[in-house]
Amino acid sequence: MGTHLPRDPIAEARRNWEEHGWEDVAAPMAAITAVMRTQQILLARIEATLKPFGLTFARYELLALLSFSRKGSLPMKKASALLQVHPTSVTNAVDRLERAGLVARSPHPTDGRTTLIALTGEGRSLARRSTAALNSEVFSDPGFSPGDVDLLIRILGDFRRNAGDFAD
Amino acid sequence: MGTHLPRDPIAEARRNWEEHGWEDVAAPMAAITAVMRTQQILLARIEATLKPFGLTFARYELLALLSFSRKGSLPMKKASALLQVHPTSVTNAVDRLERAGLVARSPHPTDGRTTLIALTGEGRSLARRSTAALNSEVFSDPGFSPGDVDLLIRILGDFRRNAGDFAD
DNA sequence: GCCAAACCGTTGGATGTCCTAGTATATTCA
DNA sequence: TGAATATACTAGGACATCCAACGGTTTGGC
Repeated sequence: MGTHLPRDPIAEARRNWEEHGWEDVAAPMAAITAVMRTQQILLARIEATLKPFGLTFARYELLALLSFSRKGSLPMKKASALLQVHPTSVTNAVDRLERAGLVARSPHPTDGRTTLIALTGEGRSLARRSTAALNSEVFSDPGFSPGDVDLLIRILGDFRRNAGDFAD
Repeated sequence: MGTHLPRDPIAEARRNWEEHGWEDVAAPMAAITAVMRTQQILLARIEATLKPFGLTFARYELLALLSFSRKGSLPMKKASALLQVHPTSVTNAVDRLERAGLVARSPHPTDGRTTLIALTGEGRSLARRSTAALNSEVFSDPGFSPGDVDLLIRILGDFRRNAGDFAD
């Protein structure tokens, strides 16, 4: 898949849009398509780094979230909200992490509907080691200049707030 | 899933990183996570717009690519390279599009290994209508200011070039 | 107090992505 | 020319996401 192209396919798409009389939306189309492609590249790097640990990004995110939680455990629903994924995706991730002995489910003490998930000792250890790997192999050299990192955080933060992700 | 949070979960993650002594990679981590989440939001909008046409984004991209090709047909391999996805993903998309009568496969006239894909009349019509829908429902109001759109194109373009997507 | 409505997590199904391996065809080079 | 290598597509499997629907629990209004 590591196909190098002579020219930027997104710039080509933008030209196509302009030639068809859609100049007014050509630039946003290009920006949105670029976000898609960038996500794909970053995800591939992250997954490659996590592979030796037997983790995927989805599972790593859950592990990391749990490792930062005060009480050491979270309701499924809370994890779903914080990770911004569908509840069934959390069920799926927890199933696999539990089978691997990295997290454990337990009933909520007062609410019979709720299931709590908590890290096991092994899960906490793996969270620490895989985070160290991501820090040194991906985040330390993200492919954006420091100035661009700040711009991205600002631009995408505005976008997410506007999309209703959070209030602030 | 449309859960609104009181605070920005990515900003929280950044704080967690900083508290754990990873200040040097906290900002890039936040930027990369923001790209992930932004892609997720944009993809959801696009899929919602395409749903009435019976299309997914993956299939739409292939339809659009074919509609802009000079000869009206492309080898599978070429489509895979231009869309930057794995060849098996193209096979998957073509299978479904072909079953829906939107594209047709044909053997390459001189290279027996190659399969060409071309739009049917119905496929061309659907490409036109679904593009119009995306233009008016998504790209016309992308959630980025015009200035930010230009910044994104520049920043992500640099990133993709650096990642080896294209030469230029 | 009780029943309807809301809520939580899970199951099953559809779709997409990637990887590995297999088959068929082209190309290269000794 | 014939064998080794490279290329193109496809089949099968693992994993992720979402949606729709179901069963159990809690809550709220009468």
